[in-house]
Amino acid sequence: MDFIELASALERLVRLFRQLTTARDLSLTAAATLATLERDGPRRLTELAVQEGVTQPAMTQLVARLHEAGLVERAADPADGRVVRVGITEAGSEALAARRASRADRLTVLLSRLDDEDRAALAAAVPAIDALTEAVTVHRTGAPA
Amino acid sequence: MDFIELASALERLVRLFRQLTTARDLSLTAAATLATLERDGPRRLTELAVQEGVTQPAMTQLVARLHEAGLVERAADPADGRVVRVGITEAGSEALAARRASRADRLTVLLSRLDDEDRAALAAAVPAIDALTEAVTVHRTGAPA
DNA sequence: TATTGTTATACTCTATAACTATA
DNA sequence: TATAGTTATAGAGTATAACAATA
Repeated sequence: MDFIELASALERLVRLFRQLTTARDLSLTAAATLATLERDGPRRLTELAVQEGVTQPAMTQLVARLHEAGLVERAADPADGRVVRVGITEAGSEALAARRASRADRLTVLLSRLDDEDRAALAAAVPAIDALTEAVTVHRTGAPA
Repeated sequence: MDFIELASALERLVRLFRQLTTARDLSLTAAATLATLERDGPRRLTELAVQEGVTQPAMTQLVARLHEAGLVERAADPADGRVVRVGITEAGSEALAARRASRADRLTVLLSRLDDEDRAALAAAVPAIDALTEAVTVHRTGAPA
């Protein structure tokens, strides 16, 4: 397989996707963090930083912004006074759902310009993309997501 | 097709790809701009801004940074004194090649963790990804890239 | 007047380093 | 001492608004 070809194709895809983002959207990391919290439940701040691949100060600040916006809640850990446990709120789940729907809409517009064969090829690649991103998460965190 | 599934798979891919980027790397827009200049030859600053989907001031500043780094050259247009024509330099092409190779390397490591079926599915999706990004570019610029 | 590009300014997101609080 | 998290500070990259130069 020509990895340079695949790498540039993926890179173009990433740029396209990034341009789907509008100014009011949640940032990529913000959305990914909310998605993690929704899928896996409350997590410590440090765990989130590792999971999302940002530094601890960056996660502190992201969580502060999300908290300010009412999308997450922060709770003390009764067993360890240093620990902050972060959980998604109802409003956070709603924001995530709205973002997903809106991005799916925009993606639908793009996909409508493709022929059936191309659409089928993209759909067929979804499990592989999942496996790829899963492989990285496992590698980084040392445990399945 | 389930567009929300595809949209989230692409979103995870975007985050994965962003994390492939190291601090010294060219930014995504910088790399895309250099790739455009290499593929299509010198272009006006405004054309580049439209092509890459950023504002004109953002492109002015990006080109300034790239120029500072010796990766592009700026030339006046003899026919129109307002116009700046931007071209890639030898050093720019080399930087682009190095980045491609390094990202392909990192991608190769990730792909090595997948099974043959997943790798084949990704390879099969490359033409569809090309078509998708092409469709967007054509739509935005009003002409084939 | 319209177009091309720049400058001024501000905001988001990120990083590293220094710090506080708890274990 | 080590760990969890915060605060301080700086830099990249983006946007909008106001501007200068040329057509």
